[in-house]
Amino acid sequence: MKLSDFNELVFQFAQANTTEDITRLCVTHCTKMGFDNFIYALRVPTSFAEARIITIKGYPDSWLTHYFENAYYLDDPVIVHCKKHLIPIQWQDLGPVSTEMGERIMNEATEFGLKGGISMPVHGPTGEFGIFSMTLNEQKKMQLELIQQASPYIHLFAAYLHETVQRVLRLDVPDKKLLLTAREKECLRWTADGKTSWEISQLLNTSERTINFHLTNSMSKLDVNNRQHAVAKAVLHGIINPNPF
Amino acid sequence: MKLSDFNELVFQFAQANTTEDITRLCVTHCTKMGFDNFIYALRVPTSFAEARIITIKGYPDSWLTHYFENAYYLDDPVIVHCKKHLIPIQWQDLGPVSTEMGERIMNEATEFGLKGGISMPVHGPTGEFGIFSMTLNEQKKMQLELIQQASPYIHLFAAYLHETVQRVLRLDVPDKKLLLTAREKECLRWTADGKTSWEISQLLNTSERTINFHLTNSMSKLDVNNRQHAVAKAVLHGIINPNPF
DNA sequence: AAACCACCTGTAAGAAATTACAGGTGGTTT
DNA sequence: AAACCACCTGTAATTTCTTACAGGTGGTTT
Repeated sequence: MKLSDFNELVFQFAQANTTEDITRLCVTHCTKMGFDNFIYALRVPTSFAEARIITIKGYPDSWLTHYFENAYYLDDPVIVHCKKHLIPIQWQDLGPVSTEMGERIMNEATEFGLKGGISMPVHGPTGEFGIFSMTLNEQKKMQLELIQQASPYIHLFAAYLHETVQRVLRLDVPDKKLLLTAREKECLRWTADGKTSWEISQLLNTSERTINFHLTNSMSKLDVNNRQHAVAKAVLHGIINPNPF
Repeated sequence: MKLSDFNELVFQFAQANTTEDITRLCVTHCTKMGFDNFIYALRVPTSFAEARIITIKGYPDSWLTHYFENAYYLDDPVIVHCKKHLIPIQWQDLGPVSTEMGERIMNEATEFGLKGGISMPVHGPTGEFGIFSMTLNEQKKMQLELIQQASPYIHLFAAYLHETVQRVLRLDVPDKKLLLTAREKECLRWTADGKTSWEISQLLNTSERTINFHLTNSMSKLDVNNRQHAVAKAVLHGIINPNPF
């Protein structure tokens, strides 16, 4: 990839202001790279019980329907890889898939016209998890070379795609209701480390009552009923981070 | 960057088996790109009170000492950017830095011989957070072009660097003591969502006693004393994820 | 057959968290 | 001067969690 192509890519994403703009960019670039279909699926956690799923797609609907109806995402070997890594996986490199179900999923994908592809994981700062995949709908000569070539490219493409999705859907705008004071965050951090109110009071040189006061206020601002939920929500929203930075 | 260069990069990182190997690779590639110094700082959270900091560096010790002694990481505008984004920041683009302290840090960096640079954030699946920076120790002609050229490259370099650090330091090997049963994880996930034992018992169609049993076992396996800590530790270790995948 | 494991259940005492009452200080903004 | 905010403190009733006691079932591995 030439520097001018990269600059062009960055520029094009910077211009996009709607999901339609983004989809159009994906189609163009996928086609240019020689791929037939693509999908970007992004999981934005809102709580531990559920997450918002956002998709940008140019993908066979028949396969997607089949995929979600059968909850294939639970065993998909591509997802297994993406959950653990930062680098793309070429489908042919999945090798002997460890689980029976995983094997079946990849075989069925082939039947639905996905004859090969490459998938790139995207991990955001506060638990956002995305996968960008580009696929081929028939066996081609030079298929492996084509996928190989896409490998460095998909790194860059997925990063700017993700940033653009964040911006366009305003996922990066922090909720004003979630503004905690320094003391409240401090108490929450120690709570997340298993400290009791009394223990935190000793650490912060104040009374147990005051710690309960700050934690009660935190729970009220976070709109939760107990400390477990407060800790989980604060982590998901990036309100508390592991020290030191 | 040519495809052959990319393949060479991947190959070289695949060969690295020690931190010395990794450092050597960084030196080589930085020099080739025209930069004078580099540093990779990785935060691996072990709890919310503290994290393990791993560095791979070819950087002025005088600046690092000064930096950490004054806890500059708390206000560093580069860190502020990297905490929120997936794409690199060219130091000259930091623009009018919002805080007085941030301004001061960047000015002092210049005095210590860091006259420009580019930094790439790395976000791992379970809260690992790294920054890879390459810097110049004097004003050069063509400096901006040099940094521009590094932009696509540093994306790829940082990803493979991070994967290699994970492998070499065995950060990717899950702790055997942290293997929870399906039921234990299910209870933990609902706990993280603020449900009480009684509420979870209704959701899972079992007795409150059983929920307490599973949560007690979870806490014992995670080596923690209460539910807040269990939730936080499970999240940091990727033991529980937001549904659906 | 024995050992093991995931899963399940009950009772009870004590510790911690939750909610509600009521109140005060020092600093900044309007 | 008044309003506001972050921070702080006390008492008390109620709920929830934590720990400890003791026990049973069904399926898989050794």
